[in-house]
Amino acid sequence: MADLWQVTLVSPPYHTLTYERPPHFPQLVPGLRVIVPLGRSHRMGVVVGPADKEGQDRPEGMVFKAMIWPLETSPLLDSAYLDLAANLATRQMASPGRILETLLPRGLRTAAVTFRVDRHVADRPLPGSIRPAELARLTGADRQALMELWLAGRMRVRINAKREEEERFVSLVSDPPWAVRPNAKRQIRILEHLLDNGPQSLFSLRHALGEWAVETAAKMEGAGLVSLGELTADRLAEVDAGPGPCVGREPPAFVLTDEQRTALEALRATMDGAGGAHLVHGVTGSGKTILYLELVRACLERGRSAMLLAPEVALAYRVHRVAAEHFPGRRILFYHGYQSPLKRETAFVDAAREGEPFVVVGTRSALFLPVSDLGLVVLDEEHDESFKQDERLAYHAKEVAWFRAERGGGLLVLGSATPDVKTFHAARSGTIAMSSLTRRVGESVLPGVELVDISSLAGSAAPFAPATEAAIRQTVEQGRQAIVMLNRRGYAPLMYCLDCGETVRCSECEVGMTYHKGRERLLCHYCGQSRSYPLLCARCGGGNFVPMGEGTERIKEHLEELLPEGAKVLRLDRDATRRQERLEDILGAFGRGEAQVLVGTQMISKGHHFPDVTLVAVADGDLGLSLPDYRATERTFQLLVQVAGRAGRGLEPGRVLIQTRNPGHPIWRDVLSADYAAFYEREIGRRRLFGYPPFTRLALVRISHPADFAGAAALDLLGRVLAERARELGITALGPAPAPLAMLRGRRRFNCLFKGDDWGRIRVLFAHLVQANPCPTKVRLGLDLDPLTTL
DNA sequence: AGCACGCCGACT
DNA sequence: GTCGGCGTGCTC
Repeated sequence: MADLWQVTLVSPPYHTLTYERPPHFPQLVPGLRVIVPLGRSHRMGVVVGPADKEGQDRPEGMVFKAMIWPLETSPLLDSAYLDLAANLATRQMASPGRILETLLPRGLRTAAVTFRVDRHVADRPLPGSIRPAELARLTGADRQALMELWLAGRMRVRINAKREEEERFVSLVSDPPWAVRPNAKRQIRILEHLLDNGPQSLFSLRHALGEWAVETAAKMEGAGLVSLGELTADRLAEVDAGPGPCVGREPPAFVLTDEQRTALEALRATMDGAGGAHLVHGVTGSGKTILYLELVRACLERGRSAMLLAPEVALAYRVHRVAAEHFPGRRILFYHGYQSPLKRETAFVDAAREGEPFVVVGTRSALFLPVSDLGLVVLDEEHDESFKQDERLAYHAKEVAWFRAERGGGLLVLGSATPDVKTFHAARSGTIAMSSLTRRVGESVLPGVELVDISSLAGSAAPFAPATEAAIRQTVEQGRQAIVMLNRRGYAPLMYCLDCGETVRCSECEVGMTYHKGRERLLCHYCGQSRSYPLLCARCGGGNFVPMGEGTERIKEHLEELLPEGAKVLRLDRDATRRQERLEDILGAFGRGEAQVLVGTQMISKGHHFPDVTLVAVADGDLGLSLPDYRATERTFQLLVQVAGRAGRGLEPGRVLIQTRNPGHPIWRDVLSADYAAFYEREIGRRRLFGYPPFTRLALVRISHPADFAGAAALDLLGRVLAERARELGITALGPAPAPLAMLRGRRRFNCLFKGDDWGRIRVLFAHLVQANPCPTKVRLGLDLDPLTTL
């Protein structure tokens, strides 16, 4: 009787297919990765379970192919992990294979491997390295002997040389301008691509730019333009190898405040009970980190692993440092999505193979590490939008963390000074527990916040009111530091032609292009397209452009003129931190007092601790308030309270100035008093009134087609199908209507908004739309559940 | 993802 | 007449 198993293919066609376990194979367990034949080639697949012999809708007498070889001696993934993948697959309406493909690091999902046999043991005439095709041909005693070597750990898996070469990580060596000949088109394309998309593997570079990229990148390494990551000489995917230790020093002494102790008791109680979610609402500087760490300690003492997640790499990095000090000698795994494939692979395997309870510190992608017994997940700054991933696999870290914690009876801690309104509503209505930290630790107090009316500034070139300028100058003269936030990068958001009044627009998106002075380019902030500057006006051919409006680059320039001789200004935004190590450099330099003022976008609002900062100035407090989005007020409130929290964290009290053209707006009362509860009451009332989350489930369907495609008929049809099906399903559906950003990357865009009671019906409605699409090659449909923005 | 089939343009 | 371009289709 054939022993049949279901195997999920982790590359196209992603199907879950039935294969036979050949007699020489070891016993199978779900989660084991195996090589299987498919057509005339081979695939990596994950064994998901035995195929039940009856119930198969297969033609009578169907013959199943046999598996070729296992890729590990004990499974890398456990059944809980397969459940997680299955759950994500249902939510995404995708196959589990496709989900697993995005969760596994590249080296762990390829069938292009070579098996290396330990020759010292192989007394039979076996070759030293064997490819899957040769394994498939082996029979009888040879096959049996080889399987014994495999099971004894005398046969290793190695990724094929060509693939391995492409795993090397390419990163920029220096900021622009670069020393290349202007007509070295390919080199410039690689440099620009790395600048826009960050360090990446040669593999990704080849995919994005073409076959030539590998060769050119290698040449550029020789010229010192890029660096290629280390490639271990004999890099075996030693899937069964154990991890190395991470040793810290003596833990620092600390004393918990009464509030912290009370919160810790409550959290420990949840941990000892059935688990569940718990909101920690603590004002900025109230010592949430130490609370998390003590909670991690409690979790480890109970013999389970813990995860600490921050919204971005720089914050996770800081948490990692503090955690390493707190737990000397304890294994702490640091993980984020911007690591090289090799590092990700190693971390993934380490997490699966770790025997002791351990700690993971990282960003949202760390949630997909195969940690087997997860007792605690902490999402710090839980309101942060970075916890939602929109590209590739769309998910919200909060939902995934909740799924993992719930399945394993673990504790999910959501921490923030300005919680997501939905989270706070859940806490208020008793769905989840809540602890509050209302006071800062130590001597520091919350800063005083003031508004500065700049409505009279309209039309003038000055970005600051006299009061703001004076405050910044005074702070610097007193030897203190100031932070200036403007949530707009670049030099100026518009370039205006003095001769004809035209502004430079992106050809693909029909929006204004932002001038970046340092790069001598105009960039489209929506599609990333760039043009070199100076240029000639497309309409009149003139070359007299004047920059309109401010970005961080221009604010920095302005401040350098304003401040006394010798004062230094640093800039922190996505442009200044394109090269990975730059972010830490800038934060470090400012922390050491090497500059007096730090100018930046919202990046500077996130959790950084600078004791000498006594002034925070917000150049444009209104920015973001007018976005066409039900969360605009919430986002603005959170951002302003968070950035205000950067002031006065040392002994000196802090002061916060917010410039606004609209001092009468109701949001200011709550921001000035940093009164989250008051803000929440107003906001939740508004959402109840207009039927927004958390009182309804909101989804956005994005429809787009190429600008040169006549899509009116298709949209009309989709609109009719939508109206009809929505009525049947009890969903309120609006649209399709032109999106606020009506054109992006050369595509016309339309939005439909769904409001319903459960996600299931919303997915069904979307499925109907997809089915009704009359031209799937031209008209694209995308579903965004609980969208962050409707642009 | 691979690998084959199939149908058009430029070569020994 | 064949070689080879890559569009399309299938894989237990």
